[in-house]
Amino acid sequence: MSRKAREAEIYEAAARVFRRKGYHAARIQDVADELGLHKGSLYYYISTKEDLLRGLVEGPMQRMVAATREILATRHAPAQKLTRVIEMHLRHFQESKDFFGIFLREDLDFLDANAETDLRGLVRTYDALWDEVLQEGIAAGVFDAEMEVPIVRKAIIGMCNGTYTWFRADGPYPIQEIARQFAAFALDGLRPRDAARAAATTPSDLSSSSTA
Amino acid sequence: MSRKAREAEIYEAAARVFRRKGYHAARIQDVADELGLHKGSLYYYISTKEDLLRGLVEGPMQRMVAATREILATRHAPAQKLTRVIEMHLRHFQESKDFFGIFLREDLDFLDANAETDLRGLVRTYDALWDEVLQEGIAAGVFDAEMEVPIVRKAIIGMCNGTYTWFRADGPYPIQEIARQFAAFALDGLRPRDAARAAATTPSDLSSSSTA
Amino acid sequence: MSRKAREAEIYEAAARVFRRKGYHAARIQDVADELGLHKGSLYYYISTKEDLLRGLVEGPMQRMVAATREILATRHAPAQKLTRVIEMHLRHFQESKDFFGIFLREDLDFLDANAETDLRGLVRTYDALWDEVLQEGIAAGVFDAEMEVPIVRKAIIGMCNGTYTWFRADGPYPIQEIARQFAAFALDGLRPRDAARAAATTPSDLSSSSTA
Amino acid sequence: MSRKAREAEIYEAAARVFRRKGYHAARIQDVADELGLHKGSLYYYISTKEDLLRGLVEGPMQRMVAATREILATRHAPAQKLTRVIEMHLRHFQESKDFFGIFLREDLDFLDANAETDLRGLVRTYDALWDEVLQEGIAAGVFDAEMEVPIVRKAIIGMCNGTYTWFRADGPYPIQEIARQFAAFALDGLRPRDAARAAATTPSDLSSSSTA
DNA sequence: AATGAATGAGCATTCATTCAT
DNA sequence: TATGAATGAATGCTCATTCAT
Repeated sequence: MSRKAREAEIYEAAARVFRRKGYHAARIQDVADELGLHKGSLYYYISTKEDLLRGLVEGPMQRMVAATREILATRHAPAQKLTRVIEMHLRHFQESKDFFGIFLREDLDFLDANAETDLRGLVRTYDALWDEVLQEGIAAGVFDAEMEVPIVRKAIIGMCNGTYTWFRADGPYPIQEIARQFAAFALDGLRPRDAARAAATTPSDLSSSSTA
Repeated sequence: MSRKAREAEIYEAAARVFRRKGYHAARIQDVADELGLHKGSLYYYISTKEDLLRGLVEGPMQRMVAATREILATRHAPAQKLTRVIEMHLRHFQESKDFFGIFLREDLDFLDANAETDLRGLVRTYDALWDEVLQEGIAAGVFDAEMEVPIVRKAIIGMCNGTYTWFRADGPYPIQEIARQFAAFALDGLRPRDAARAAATTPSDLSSSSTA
Repeated sequence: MSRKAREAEIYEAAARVFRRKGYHAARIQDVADELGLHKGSLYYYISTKEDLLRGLVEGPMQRMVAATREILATRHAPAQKLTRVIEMHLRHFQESKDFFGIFLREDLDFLDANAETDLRGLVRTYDALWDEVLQEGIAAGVFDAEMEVPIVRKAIIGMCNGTYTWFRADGPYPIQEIARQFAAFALDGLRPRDAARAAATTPSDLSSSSTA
Repeated sequence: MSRKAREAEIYEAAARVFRRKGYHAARIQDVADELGLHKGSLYYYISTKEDLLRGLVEGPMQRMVAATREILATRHAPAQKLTRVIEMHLRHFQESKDFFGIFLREDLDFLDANAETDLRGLVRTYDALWDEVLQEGIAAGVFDAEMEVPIVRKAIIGMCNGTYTWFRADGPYPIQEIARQFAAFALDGLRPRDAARAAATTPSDLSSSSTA
């Protein structure tokens, strides 16, 4: 097996193991076992356990940012862009499930400390791109101008990330279906309040009573 | 200081430390430091690090289940029950932020393995109670009968759990306000499709086109 | 046993072990064995193997420099100063035999790299002090003005350091005797060449006063 | 390249590396790097790291012993023999600087343990030859009969070995000049005390009284 | 002859846990 | 109750050595 291929294998195995057990709970031995290698042999390919994690982190996050940029660059309507961004998020999540599983459960900030990684920066960039999508909708008058963009963004992303816990590729719903439901769900919530909600009094009643 | 009080102190300190660093990354020494105690002294109150974690886990989850049961037992309308359950979830989340922080990032299943804990069971119970709320809404004809209850439940809870990442008690929005937004958001999405959505064609258009 | 005392014990044991086997060849286990401790226990007192070495290095070298400074500050004649410096060197060598044994065989420069240690600087200072002694003799016209100070200094010190290989405290000659022989040896070689050694009254005067 | 030549290259590279880093601190990888070879390839020529060291040790020491034997076999006067032996020692030292650098800093006794090497024996032989030179001088009445032969021998050799630390082939003094200075230095110290020092009574008094 | 992948024993270090005081 | 010294198992990592190609 070529060095390249072996290296890829190792990173994939590590991703699985780190996701299952968590980075700190996982042992290098576990990664070696996953591959049927001796743990010492891993160090022919990697330098440290931390670098192994770092190597896992870079790709997926950057690809996601890039994909979001592409969607933003299109001429689609805001609602459609949001739908696509949600879909894109879910898709990347599924495609790099191992990585995002690690990303969500670990505090990866320590990776930025010693090296050239800038995970935190990437996350900030990603958030800013989402905010652009939402702002475009507000500017176009199709999203509620009153909404708090960061909160809404976090709410939607949080909802998407939640799929990590329950979505199974072999389950009854394809990822597109989930994306469609989420998008509809979100878009409903984002409709300008003065317009569409004129008739629908119930929701406001409910929420007001919820503090009672 | 009484044994009881000291014990409580230790568990609180452990909760903070485990949340900050993660259970596996945290050391008993860190917990001792948090308290200004020597690490050996902790063992006068706890038996193992794992039990320390276990002790943290039981209370919050059980209280949450109990609170949900109470809400279910009321005679409120389904939409209102949902609102209250969301609010309750968010409130417990904030009140036991340390615990839920641990709960979300760690794989706590290993706790069930060796002892009388039944975290997994508690979680199943909690999920079932949420499902009841949603079912009541469907039965009453106010929630979309077509919805997949487990998916919707997970989506809403995922959205709530997402607050962990961004909600700050000293931020611009009180927890009630977040809860109200989330509830409105969710209720909008749950309206029976044939009724309330009759006019709203846009969402469906969007989601259908999103696959193109 | 007090922490202080235990710590001292550990450093002494390490000195012995490092001298016997060399720093790199010695294992932390060896140091632990020397003390009847478990190797993990050492880390209750030390931080790393390298720091253990560093701790060994500082004291003796500094004491030697200080002692040389004291001798230089006296009003003794140059020859007598040289005699005393040789004696001092030999005495410190014997008293910190373990340390100097390590010092001579290892390349300790790596210690300066990461930390506040400045072994190389200390050595330079020590050399400079010796050179002062020799220069005073030249200035006073009692040491050969033609000599190359650094070479002579290195030759004498080399000779002294050579005692490491063969001198035994329980051997037939006390350290003072060796020192006296070395001093006489050196002083003979340092007599001004032009003064044509013929009469050579000075040496006897000098060496006799050296015991005063 | 012939096997022989490659082998020689490897031993030379190892000598350089071992001298620079010390045998234990040096890695087989370092030796490979020095040659631009892969470390696995070395094992086509050597059997173990220890044997590599062993191979370095044998030649120089044996040549030195042989050279000393030749000088002893001449009819030169004792003082001249001593001068030549010093010169020879310094010259071999310089010519096999790598080896002697290793020899001086490492405890090479472990090499004798497992194999046919007899380094310790060679050293003993070499010392004995030096002692013969000194004894001849005493017998001829030109060296101080009172001297302790082993001590003097060790002192002179120690002085010579000290050159390792400071002598540079490209420095201001050729090896011969150093040798000449050392020889004069030593011969001065070896003059019979009763004869040449007739006038200088004090030194002898001192050294004699020092044993009292 | 040389490569480079793999091995496996060994080492420094960490850390939960125990226990005498 | 609390301390702090000690334990010992575990872990990340290194490195001499082997071997198929």
